[in-house]
Amino acid sequence: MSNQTKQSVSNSNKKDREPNNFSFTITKQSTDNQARLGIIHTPHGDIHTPAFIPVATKATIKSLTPQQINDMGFDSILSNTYHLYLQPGPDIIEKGGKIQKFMAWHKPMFTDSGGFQVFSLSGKLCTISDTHVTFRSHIDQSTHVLTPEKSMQIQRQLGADLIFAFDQCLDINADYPTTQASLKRTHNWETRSVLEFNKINIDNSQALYGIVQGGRFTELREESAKFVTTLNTFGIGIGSIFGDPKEESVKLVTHALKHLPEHKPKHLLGIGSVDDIFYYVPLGIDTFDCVLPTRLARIGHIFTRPESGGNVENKFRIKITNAKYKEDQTPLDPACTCYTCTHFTKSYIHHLEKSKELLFYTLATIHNLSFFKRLMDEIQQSIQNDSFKILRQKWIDQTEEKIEENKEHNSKI
RNA sequence: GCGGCCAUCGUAUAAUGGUUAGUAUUGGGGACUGUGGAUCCCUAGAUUUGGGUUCAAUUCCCAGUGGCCGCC
Repeated sequence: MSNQTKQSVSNSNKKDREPNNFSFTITKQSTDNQARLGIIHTPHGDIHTPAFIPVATKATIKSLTPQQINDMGFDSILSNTYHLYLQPGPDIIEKGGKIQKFMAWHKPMFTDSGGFQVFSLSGKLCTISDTHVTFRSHIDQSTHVLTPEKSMQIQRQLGADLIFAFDQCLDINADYPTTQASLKRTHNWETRSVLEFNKINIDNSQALYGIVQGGRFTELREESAKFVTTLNTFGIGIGSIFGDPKEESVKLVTHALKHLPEHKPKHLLGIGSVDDIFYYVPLGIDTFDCVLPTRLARIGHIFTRPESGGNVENKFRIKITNAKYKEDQTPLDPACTCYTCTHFTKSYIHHLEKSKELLFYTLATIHNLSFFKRLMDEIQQSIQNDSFKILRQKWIDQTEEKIEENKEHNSKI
């Protein structure tokens, strides 16, 4: 496959209907695993992969300005169809010049289709049929109907560059019959998504990702991967993967990727943690979106690098609210070069959190996102230098060995 | 000075002549993966002091101390 580098999607299959405005170039393919460097070209600029895509659910990275996100070096962010549909409504955003102009973020953007929110609301505010989803707004209890066509139309109005087909996210623990039925429905929804998308994307201003589902069953993941491939979407997402159990999740993603075309950009929805990224990049995942760094920042979880004590066991993070940091005069992470770490102490940020000062959310979010950006930069660098295994060793394997050593040590005591 | 009312975890409040004094918040920890500044879990923490009645008092009685209100 390494001889297929530099190949772009638009040249790979004449039947593909991807807009000319979009292409994916693989600039470097690792030889000892499936990790690759790539560039997703969009009308709003390029996304260098593997990339972490911060989540801006309601057209904002909570507590940050777009300028701050840009300064950290992020190429792209992801917003959400369901939330923006309910508030402020797609008409408002369309009239505001579409989402990038509306929120003053002028680089590439993704929008999620709303499928995950259906999953989140399932059973409470939402009922699912084969043709549509009926749900009640969590904001004002008003009733709404969402269909694949509607999701495409809303995402069209929002105007993000890269959009997702409408799918059904499923509990990873669902049994086989449930998963099979859900998968059939998702595939139907995705077919309808593609038909509608091709109809309304007349100016090729957007590109579509299909989504592989299939729950925890490898044969269904395979079936889904093969089906989604036939949809000829620009990119492909893998959904309903959760952080744990890790081994099973990795197995499912591996299995899905095995049956997907290598030259398309692959997005792993909703993942991940630090170790997740080290698991999935070498399998060939190009982009990740995850709320962890931003959400955890707001409740005081601060990511820390290996040289500052971060490891698999402590999930690469400290909790700044812990009393032991009350008078700690050192930065959140001494090895970090972000704005927060070069200007403030743990003691100060501990104080900001305890007193619920707004600046706390900003500083913690800047640090956590900077942490993930630098992590992805180092991963890209390592792929370029054929040193990914060494980097992974530093972050993951080494600490796993240390955990084993500690276990042995403790058992001897 | 006189009279009345009050006193329970750090704070705000329940309850009771009897076995483990409840709740909220705060404190100390933990969880969070297509968002959740939310929420959830664990944990710590109190009957103002001295007498009396009683088998048994945080509860009833008396006094002290402290607080609030009213009157002079």
